[in-house]
Amino acid sequence: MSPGAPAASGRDAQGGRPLRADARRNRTRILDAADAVFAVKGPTASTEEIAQRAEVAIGTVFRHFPTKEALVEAVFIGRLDALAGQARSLAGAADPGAAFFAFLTEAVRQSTIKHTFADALADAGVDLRAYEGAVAEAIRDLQQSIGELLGRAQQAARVRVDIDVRTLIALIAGAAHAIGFASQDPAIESGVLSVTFDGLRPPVSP
Amino acid sequence: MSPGAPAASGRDAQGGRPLRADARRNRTRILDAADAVFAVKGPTASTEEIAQRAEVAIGTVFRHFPTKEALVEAVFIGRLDALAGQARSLAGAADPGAAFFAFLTEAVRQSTIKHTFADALADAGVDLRAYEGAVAEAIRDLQQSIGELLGRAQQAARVRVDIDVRTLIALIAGAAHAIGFASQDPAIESGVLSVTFDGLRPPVSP
DNA sequence: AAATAAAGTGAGTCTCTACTCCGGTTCGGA
DNA sequence: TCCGAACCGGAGTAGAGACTCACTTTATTT
Repeated sequence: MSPGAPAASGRDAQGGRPLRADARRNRTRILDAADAVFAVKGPTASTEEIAQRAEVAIGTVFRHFPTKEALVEAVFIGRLDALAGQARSLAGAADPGAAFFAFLTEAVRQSTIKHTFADALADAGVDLRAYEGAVAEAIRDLQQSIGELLGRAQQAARVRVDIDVRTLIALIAGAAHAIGFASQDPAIESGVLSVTFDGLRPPVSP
Repeated sequence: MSPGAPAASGRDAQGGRPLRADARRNRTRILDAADAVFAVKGPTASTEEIAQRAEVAIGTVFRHFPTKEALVEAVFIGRLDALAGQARSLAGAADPGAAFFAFLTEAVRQSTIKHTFADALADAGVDLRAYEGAVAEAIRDLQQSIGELLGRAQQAARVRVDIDVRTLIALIAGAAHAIGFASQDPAIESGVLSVTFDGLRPPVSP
């Protein structure tokens, strides 16, 4: 299971009774398969392909996720959660500046590999009102955990103070997107990261 | 006709005899419609919708562009050309630094509105070998004209010297993409631009 | 082990969209 | 004005993908 893969909850979306063992297993397989396939082909990949990769019949996919949109959403939430977890694990680091830039590097690199995720991430920076329920909660959580990293780095004077979380998320998404197309070219990757990082540093006082 | 809209050539793709008057007119209408529709809905918008907007039957669309891909490509080239033209018109400016950043602002802003274009642009920064014929030529042309702007700004010590055209194009595409999602939020837009611009400036010598 | 409810299966339906085809229309030159 | 070539129209074809459902299989309970 890849690092960013979403975890199966063990209960269905309605929070009803516990799932049967085979159902829980299949739900995980589907989520993992979807995560992998979406990462490469984007959310337009067919449900059939995901079912095949999960070694499950297509009916099973639709039993767990009533629409394709629901499946995409579930994968989306899984990735947001994973990223928020990473941010949180760096929140207590001794050097706020280093923690901040380490997180950025990792976030961009992961989003680069997971093609779709850059788009998903970009959404997270924006209008929260467009979402509701679980997605909105995941976004709020991510914004909060990244906000903490950012705030600490700003207090330590390692990051300019005139940007907020949403701008930062937009920047991450943008850099990931830019690099995504340039895969196989480390020069472009390091160039984009370098420019973005330098732009985030506080201006040198005259 | 919007600024970035592709121009109709007046001749068909093969460069054969001149088109009949009605054919030339319809070709222009189709390209304009496609440009407008793709800008909003991306290249997955249906050919039918484009035909309707152009007030033309769908058969006419396929007479001019044998596949949908060919239509997308034509619009793509039109936008690359428009952008290259803008770069060229700024190439002789007195202040290379101002010209450079003015171009960036305009390029990002346009790509922001034209949703698809950010992706197209990103492609332009990358592997040229993936394209052939007219597209490759348009890409080369754009790289060349942007390269000139960049080179002059670097010589004037207004832009750091350790980035090349392809990295720059990736940055433009990334910024446009980031901002695209955050439309309606000028704070994010100016923040992203500010960070990117500052990151592009040469480091202050110690 | 039998009963029962839950889950899995996959062929089939429905919708959407790229693309075709040929009869009717329009253009432009003689 | 007249004719042939070029062009246009839009119903129709083919294929892909989301989603359904009647039936079979499996997990869990008693």
